[in-house]
Amino acid sequence: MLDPVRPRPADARKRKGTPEVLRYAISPCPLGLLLIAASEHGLCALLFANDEPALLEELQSRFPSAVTVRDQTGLDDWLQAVLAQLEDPSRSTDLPLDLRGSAFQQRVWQALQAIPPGQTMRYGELAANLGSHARAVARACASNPLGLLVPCHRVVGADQALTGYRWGVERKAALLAAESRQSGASQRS
DNA sequence: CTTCCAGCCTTTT
DNA sequence: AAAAGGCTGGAAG
Repeated sequence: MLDPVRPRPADARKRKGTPEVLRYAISPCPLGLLLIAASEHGLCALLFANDEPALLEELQSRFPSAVTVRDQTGLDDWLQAVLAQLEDPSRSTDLPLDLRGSAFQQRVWQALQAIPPGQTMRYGELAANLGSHARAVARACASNPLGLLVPCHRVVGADQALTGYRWGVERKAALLAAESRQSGASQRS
């Protein structure tokens, strides 16, 4: 590829000195388009969207001061792993994650990862476990950069209604449907 | 059923 | 420092 002349951001005034480079890859998936992004430490984003521009926009807005570089081949292994998990939720992916956020957010995200596939938990329940409030948990879920791997889609409203999802309630429903089908439990009410 | 508000965390001005 | 807002929840109108 042409090496794009990457103009030094004039606003490099934040001389924290570490203009971080994020590599990303994009692939179609049953839910539309999927993007994963990785830092040196591991996977730091997994987003859904319908268009590439939308994906990139969200990535950029989540990591405003990061330089994003497409690396389709370098991330192919991880990408395949994620896609495999999408098709078969029982297949747990053990990719290195690079989760950034406040202490509270990390606690919420870890709690989310403890929810087994096909099972749901209420915001209130989760909040009680963390000694916090439902609204705060919802806020943390909303800012979760790693869809699927941090299963914020397994959190539902008090009456188990799919109240909301950053990437669309449709996708939330689809993910849950796939998982419950997988668990073979024909859930009849 | 619709509206309102409380309580908690982040982000932005 | 202050205010607004978010994937809520529960009480009130």
